[in-house]
This record gives sequence, structure tokens and C-alpha cells, in this order.
Amino acid sequence: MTRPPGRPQGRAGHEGRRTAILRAALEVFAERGYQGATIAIVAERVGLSQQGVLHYFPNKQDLLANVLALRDQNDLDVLLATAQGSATTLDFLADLVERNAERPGIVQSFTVLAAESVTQDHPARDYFIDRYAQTRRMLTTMLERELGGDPPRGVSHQDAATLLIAVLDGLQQQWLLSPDEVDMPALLRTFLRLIHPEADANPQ
Amino acid sequence: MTRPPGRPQGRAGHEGRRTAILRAALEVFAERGYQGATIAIVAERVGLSQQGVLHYFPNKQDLLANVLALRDQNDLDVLLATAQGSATTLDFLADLVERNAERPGIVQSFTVLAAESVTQDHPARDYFIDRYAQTRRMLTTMLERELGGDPPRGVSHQDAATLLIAVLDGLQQQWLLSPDEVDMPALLRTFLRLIHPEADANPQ
DNA sequence: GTCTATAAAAAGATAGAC
DNA sequence: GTCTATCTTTTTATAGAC
Repeated sequence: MTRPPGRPQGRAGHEGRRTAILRAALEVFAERGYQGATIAIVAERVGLSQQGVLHYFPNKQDLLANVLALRDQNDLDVLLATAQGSATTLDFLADLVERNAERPGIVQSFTVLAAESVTQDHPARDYFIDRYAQTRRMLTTMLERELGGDPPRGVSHQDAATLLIAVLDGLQQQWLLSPDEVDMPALLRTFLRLIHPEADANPQ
Repeated sequence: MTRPPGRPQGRAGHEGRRTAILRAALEVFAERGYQGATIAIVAERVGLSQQGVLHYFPNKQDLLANVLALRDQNDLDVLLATAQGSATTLDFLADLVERNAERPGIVQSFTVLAAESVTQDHPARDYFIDRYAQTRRMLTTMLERELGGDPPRGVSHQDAATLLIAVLDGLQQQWLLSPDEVDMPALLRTFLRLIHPEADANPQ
């Protein structure tokens, strides 16, 4: 029962708790948005009182900020794992959406928080502005490297990147409301064929 | 001061007030979302007390329902007015986005409420499910009539419609956060060229 | 039709015991 | 580290005066 020197049990327990709280918070934000979420509901999910949660995160905004940071961390992991098995950038995107179609909670948290962030004084506004700008830059670079000098169908790489993100977001919105009517992965592949017909992303 | 029989002054005033309240409510929902909006803020905008508003709409949900109904009414007006001057369906869409780029408030109300509607028990959930389904059907029909039997670039008319709506929504999200970086009308035209290269929507 | 007063509930946050 | 108790504010909604 004595704590090993290099990694004190208290710390590990502390960090574990924090992560558990953040995971629960992401879930609750997905279900109810940031405004609709309450600290008490998050607390209940992890078996704590409201004040138990406030011990780890001083207030609701701080909780959201840390949820978004964790999301970035997870996204990076998923991105790298997915990129491993994908031959091309377009394949990678198709795989990513395939994966997302199995994680409605994650998708919903993103969709709801991103849209909410455009409202007045929303605490995640700057986060999403930066995140979209960064994603546009990253995808632009990936498309440039992949598709070489000539833009696909006369569409600049940057415009293709912006449109790609728009399609991803927009399909998620429709899919969340009508999962049976909107085949998100198939529709993304259709769009990918539009911007680059030759290198078809192989379905499954 | 006696009321004319056919159209009592009280009625007219009553309806005018209602409309003024609904317009203010749409504004507030755009700025803060449904959850973040309060009846008191809406009341302030129209120079009434909170209870003044509740005299016209019994509760917050009813207010939202009527805002959405008004939106449908306005949309129909704008749609018809825009369709007048547009030669083709794709032209019409380009014009519509051009118009929307001048009305950030309207766009924001739609984006925020639509995303919020995917959350648990949201009062506008069914409205948006129906609305998206209806819009998909309408656009599909328009594309079929317009582009004839052969689907554009091998993409079915229905898939093209779904993707079109996705692009519209997704571009709005990015444009609302970074209006200077995202040229929404130009990007929509680029997408329209992708699905139908021959009939280019003329810029401006 | 509009207001004041007020009830009733919800939610964020602090203080302090254990 | 976690809880109970409590404060404070906000917000929806009702009751009733004018």
C-alpha cells in the first residue's frame, strides 16, 4: 500500500479521475450542448457530487476548455491510427468518416459545440475559429502533396479543402437527424470522386 | 376611434405585435441559441416586460414553434422572389447564397438552431428532421427536371441534392466563424461547377 | 393588453466540516 | 479529496391589479 516513488498513487488516481470527468463531460455536452449541460449531470455520471467535479475543474468554462484539449489529443491519435492504414489522403478521409459513422456521440459533440460556438461570447469561439483555420491549412497541404501541381478539376487545393470540410460538417448534421436516410460514408466517397475521379477510394 | 367592422384595430395591433415579438425572438435565438435565449431579452427588444411577451405566447417552446413557422413563411417569400430572377436551379442556388451572405443574422439562426436540434428532447428536432427531408426531396426534383435523365457526373440527383445541402450548411458554419477567410458565394459556385460543369453560374 | 409582485425551480459557485 | 450546506443569480411561469 506504499506508493511507488516514481509515480505516486495519488497522482495517478487524480489524473484518472480528471480523465473520467472529461469523458463524461464530452458525453453530456454532446447530448445537451454547452449551455444545456450542467455540472451536476456530469458529476452524476462519474459518481461524484457537483462539488466533487468542481474540485478538479474550478468552473464550467474550465471544464469545457479541458474537454476540447482532450478532444484534440484523441483526434490526433485517431488521425494517426487511421492514416497508418490509408494509402492516400482521400482514402484517409473516407476511412475517417467510416470510423465516425460508428461514433455518433463524438460526431454530435463536435457538431453541437461548433455551431454553438458562433453565438455571442461563447467560450469555445476562438477554439473553433483556430481549429477550422488549422484544418483548412492542413488539408490544403495534404492535397497539394498528393495531387501535385495541377488542382483537381480546376478547383484550387485550398478551395477543395474548404469544400471538403463543409461536406464533412454538413453530412454530419443531416446524418445525426436521419441516420437511416443519409449514408454519410457513401456520400463522402461520392464527393471525393467528384473532386478526384481517377483515384477512387475503394468502398470497404 | 370606433373600430371598422371588417378589420378591428385591436386585431391588427395584436398581429403586428406578435410579428414584432417573433422577429426579435429570431434575432435572440440567433445570437444565443434557444437554450441561451431568455424571454426577458426578447421582451426588452420589443419594449415589453417578460409578462408582456407571455401574453402573446404562453411559453418559450411556443415562441420557438412560431418563430420557425414564420421562418418557413419568409423562406418561401425569399425563395419565390429569388427564383424569379434565376434562369436555372443552379443559378437560383448561387443567387440564394449571395443573398444569404448579406443576412448573417438569418444564416446564424438557422445554423445554431439546426445543430442544437440534434440534442436530447430539443423542441425543434422534429421540425428540422422534416425540413431537411423536405428540402432533399425538393432539390432532387428540381435537379431531375433541370438536368434531365442523366445524373451529373454519375452522381444520382438525390445524392447531389444531399451533398448540395451539406455544402450549404458547412460553408455557413465556416463563414460565420471567419467571414473574411471564407468566400461563401464563390465556394458554392465552385461546387456547382463540380456537379455541372457546362452550365456555369455566371458570377454576379 | 400590460404591468407589478411573486412563486418555484434550477444552476453556478463558495465555505467549511470530515 | 469529497461531501453537506448554503448563497446568489437567473429564469420560467402564475396570480392578480389596473
